[in-house]
Amino acid sequence: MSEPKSRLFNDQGELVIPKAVVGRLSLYLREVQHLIRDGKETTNSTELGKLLGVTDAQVRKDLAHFGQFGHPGVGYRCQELVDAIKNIMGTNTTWNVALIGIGNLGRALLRYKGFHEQGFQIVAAFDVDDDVIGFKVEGVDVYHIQDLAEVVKAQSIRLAAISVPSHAAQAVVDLVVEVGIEGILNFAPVTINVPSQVRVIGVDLAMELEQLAFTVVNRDSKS
Amino acid sequence: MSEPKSRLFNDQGELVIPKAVVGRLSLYLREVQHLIRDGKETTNSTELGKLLGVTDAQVRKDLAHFGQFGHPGVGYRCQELVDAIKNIMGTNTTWNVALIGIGNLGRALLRYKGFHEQGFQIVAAFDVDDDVIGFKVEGVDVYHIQDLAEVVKAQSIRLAAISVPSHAAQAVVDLVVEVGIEGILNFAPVTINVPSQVRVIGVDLAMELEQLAFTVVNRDSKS
DNA sequence: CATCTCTTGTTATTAGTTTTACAGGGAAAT
DNA sequence: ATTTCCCTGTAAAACTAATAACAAGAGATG
Repeated sequence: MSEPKSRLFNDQGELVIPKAVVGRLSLYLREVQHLIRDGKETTNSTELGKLLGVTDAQVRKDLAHFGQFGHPGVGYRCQELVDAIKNIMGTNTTWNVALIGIGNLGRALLRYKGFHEQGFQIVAAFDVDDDVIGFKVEGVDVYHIQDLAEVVKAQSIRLAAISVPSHAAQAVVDLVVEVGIEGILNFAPVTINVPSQVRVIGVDLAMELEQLAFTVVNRDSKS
Repeated sequence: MSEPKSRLFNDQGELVIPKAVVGRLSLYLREVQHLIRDGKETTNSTELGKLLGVTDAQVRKDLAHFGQFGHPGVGYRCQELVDAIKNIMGTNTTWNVALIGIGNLGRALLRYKGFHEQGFQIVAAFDVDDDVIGFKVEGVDVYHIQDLAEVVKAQSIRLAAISVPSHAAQAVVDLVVEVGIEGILNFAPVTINVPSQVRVIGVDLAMELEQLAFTVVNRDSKS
């Protein structure tokens, strides 16, 4: 009388999807959405593999982690795949996002249309500069950061993107954590400290260029 | 009469630094630079480990990949470490970078000061919009993209950051490759195709948010 | 100078990831 | 209905990375 076997949960009821797979999930989603836009109804592991630059076996193994919806002899139905991945990623429903820091990058993020298409909506922006507070930027209200708690609650905001100067980052993060934000996308090029229940992803643009420089300098390396 | 053993090169004379290590190298660099700014002269694997969120053993193993400059009983001298990492990364000298696409994000990138501090300088910008061509944005000349070859050559540009709309990305990439650019930082949320000798790093901001959403939704997962 | 403490570099072990190989399900064709 | 072909899911093998454990180097201390 054992439980039905699941690829998704282990004995402790914890979701078990390898880190490496999660990183590729978004990539699969993006490519399959493009395929749909191009009018394709089904795809297969070989095609997806070529698009992502991984082997076909890798694709099958990755996708098998969250159920069996491949169709032998046919492949994967694109829409089915998109729905499944969105479910796993949690983007089958829209996330409200707060943006903190209306500098160059902050403004660019507000104007960026790509977020909405993937299920994210910047619903409020925050700063400490009186020149922007009270105005709308790209249709989004800009509040003083002291109003964060109130707005976050009223709008059910769970994620925050932080684009403030490095020296202000940790203080802002502390505030953001205090008001109950669950995930932070940090654009400041510093490591920030958060309690363990809060998730952080850092995007450091200079670091990306550095990685690029490395791969160029060591072009024929095995790394 | 065998060659002296090297941690850097294998039998074929290829540089062997594991992918995973390269990804952390930039992180080490960033943290050690912060330590120097805070007036510290030496650090050690335990301290670095805490700053990066990895074990001390991991730090030692990573750094050991590119020589032996740790000092037993003392640790690592910060400046020595920074110089060594910059050498490996290729950022001991400044890289000239071209920016293609002067939209929201492009402008934000032009204004971003962090690149220069890490050894990157955007020396020329390109677009197809007559409203910006011929002007300077943030002190950087904006050229028509048809002048790319000429400017790239004149300014010894080896890297390009691409912040054009998705639908234009591949065409721009083809052009950029044709004029001999060696590395591309792609901000368009599409996979681009390049010949094998050209290196690409993609930055997809919606995808980063997606990854964040996943970690929030599956907060207590093992992945 | 011997000893103690700190901290590295490295080896051995364990864990995680990718690749390879193939059995079998399902559609299409004859 | 049988055969053929395609394509998945998965087990096993190969590879890569992370962790743990420790011998030995270097400064500090008495």
